[in-house]
Amino acid sequence: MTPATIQAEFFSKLRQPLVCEEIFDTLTDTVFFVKDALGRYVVVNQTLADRLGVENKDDLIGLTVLQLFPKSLGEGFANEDRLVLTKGEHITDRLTKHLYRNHREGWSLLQRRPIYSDDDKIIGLIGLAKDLHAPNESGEDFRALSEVISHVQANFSSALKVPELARMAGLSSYQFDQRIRKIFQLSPSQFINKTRVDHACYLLTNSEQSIADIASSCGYADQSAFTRQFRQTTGLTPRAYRQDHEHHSH
DNA sequence: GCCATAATTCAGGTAGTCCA
DNA sequence: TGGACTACCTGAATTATGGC
Repeated sequence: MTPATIQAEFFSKLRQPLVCEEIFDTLTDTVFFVKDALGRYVVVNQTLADRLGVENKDDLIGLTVLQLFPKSLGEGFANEDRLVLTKGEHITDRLTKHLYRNHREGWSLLQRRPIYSDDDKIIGLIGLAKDLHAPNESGEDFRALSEVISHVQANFSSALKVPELARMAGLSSYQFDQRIRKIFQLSPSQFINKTRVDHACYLLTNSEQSIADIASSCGYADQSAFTRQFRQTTGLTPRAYRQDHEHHSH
């Protein structure tokens, strides 16, 4: 029995569509949402309703971020939604301002993924935002860090030095290390590696590029360094990972 | 809590092997 | 023959520790 048939058998028994937001209602530090192709909420958890000062979460269904959030936040969220809905981009670990309780702004770690129909069209997106707690009241550390994290996520294909990133954030190496660990539970170099491996996984399953080409485009000096790192992180060599995902998708 | 420094661990590069 | 993988050496990054 393949994983696909196990899934198909399970879903065929459901009395109603699988609803995840109820379990996410219990996470008071995490906002969960599903949106349609126009960026309108179709599923939200109670945490998002609480943040927006809305008693019933169903009142959010059909609305967009531009209608619900202050302009300073809503426009940024709408731009990110567009990237996912029009280009199928994956947004991973984006450090960004979000709305906490009582309309207070705080920092969160955002994830977004496109949702596809049977005929491979993007019909919506699924996402969540997990609260972070600022090491100082003003959140200045996160503001500087968010720029450095964006820099890493945009430049992981080139050489990145941890001391240089710490300087960019205006922090000592020690402070930078502690902040990154607080957010990601990873060291700075582990975070850089995770960013690279995430992108490599995407290219292995969504492109025909050779292992060597993927190694190069993910910032590894050569294919051997990539293979070693990839195997250490995922437990599989790049080719085995690609073959494994080909089997599961067929 | 932060920094400096020494010890330790880890990652990258080179060179080589294996295999289709 | 070219792509994928591995062993080994070296330098970089991380961790531990002591002092402020």
